[in-house]
Amino acid sequence: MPRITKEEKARNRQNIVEAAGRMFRAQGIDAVGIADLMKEAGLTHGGFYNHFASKDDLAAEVCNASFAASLGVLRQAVDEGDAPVGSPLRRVVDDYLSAGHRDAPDGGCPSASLVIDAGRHTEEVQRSYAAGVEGYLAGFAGEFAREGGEGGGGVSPEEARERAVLLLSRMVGAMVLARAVRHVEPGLSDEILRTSRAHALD
Amino acid sequence: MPRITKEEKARNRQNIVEAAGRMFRAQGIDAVGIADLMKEAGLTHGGFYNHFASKDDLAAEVCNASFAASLGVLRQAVDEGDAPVGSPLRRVVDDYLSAGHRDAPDGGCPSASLVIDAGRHTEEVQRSYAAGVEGYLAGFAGEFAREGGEGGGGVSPEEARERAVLLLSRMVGAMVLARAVRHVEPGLSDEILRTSRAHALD
DNA sequence: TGTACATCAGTGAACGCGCGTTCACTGATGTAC
DNA sequence: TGTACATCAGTGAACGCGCGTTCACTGATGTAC
Repeated sequence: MPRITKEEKARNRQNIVEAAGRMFRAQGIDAVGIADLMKEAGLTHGGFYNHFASKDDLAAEVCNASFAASLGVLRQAVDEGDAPVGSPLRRVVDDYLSAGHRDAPDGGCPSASLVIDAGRHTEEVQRSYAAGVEGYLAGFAGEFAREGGEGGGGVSPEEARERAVLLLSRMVGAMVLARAVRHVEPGLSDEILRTSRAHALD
Repeated sequence: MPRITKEEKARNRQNIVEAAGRMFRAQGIDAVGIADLMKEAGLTHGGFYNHFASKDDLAAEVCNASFAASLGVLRQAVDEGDAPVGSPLRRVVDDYLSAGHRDAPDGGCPSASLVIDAGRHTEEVQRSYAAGVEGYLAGFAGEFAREGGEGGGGVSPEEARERAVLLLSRMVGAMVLARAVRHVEPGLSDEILRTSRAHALD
């Protein structure tokens, strides 16, 4: 059958990145084999190295792509003008700290699902992860600067940045803990999400 | 040379658990091989199964032991009467969110270092992890009930529990994020710790 | 536009490696008398 | 207390397996003329 079209190659490459994005977030980078991931992308494992220099190379790209996609979702939540109640940040928090997000890490925030994996891989992966975190922080800070804290009304750039850092680390902490205890203590898991949802923006 | 004294066997077993405790927290459970860990304990790999049924069996025990040790350190920080400034919880937060704790995960809080690993292993490991988390929460809640929030003065059990949940998830989130970006963005890593230290008890 | 050939993406077998786990063996300890 | 034997913790080779990576091969695509 091969060789195939340039466009088809590009599509295959994107399929690999997307499959890996879902699988890495759900199961962790190390738990997913090249063969698994190529199969999920509809290919056989041998062709992997026509697209990527190594698994870590893919991991770095997946990290970028996942953050980009996730930031897109976030911006969409912020801009959702049709939800009449609550500020944009309120909506982001409620989405983020929902049972749905907890139970579907494969499409969720890479800050939370890759937070441990990143540090245990190549510097390239770590840089990719850190850039994603900065992207999140910038997004949050911008929103704080616009809408301010609980009360409303804008806030200085320094305070906006500070609040962004707090918000991200609170949401990430609550999410990873909620996921860790989910199967054995669902009540505790829900409690963590509920309590953090109520106080993430304090 | 073998066979060996009962006491020596017990000591060997404890050495394995302690070595694994350090290595699992520093590198992750999957990154540490049985051979590595037995070597660190001063033994050869073959004897492992005289002590544990499987690696996951050890992981569950390590989880328990690490939490117990870590809770001991925490209680000590709480009871440290000779530090004149700051409430006990203040001291716990400052210790927890320090650069030292970030840079030495091997002796640190398992809530943070094993938070992702736990969910990816046996139910036994997860139960062990969740029990540790409950232990932390009970410790924090007790302290909140005694000393209250920022202002001082006790607080209802419900509110104490709520504050405990927030405190733990905030500290865990800040710590895992600070560790993830540490090597590539040390400034961001410090910022996360500093900011969270200042507002963990809000 | 048509032809001839080089390119190269996908395939699936194979490689080397390290892992968790098992095993036969050793010899000092524990125990029964 | 002393002796004879069973036990069993530690050793290191070995097993089976799955992993990341490499490779020879195929044949349709891309390209040079």
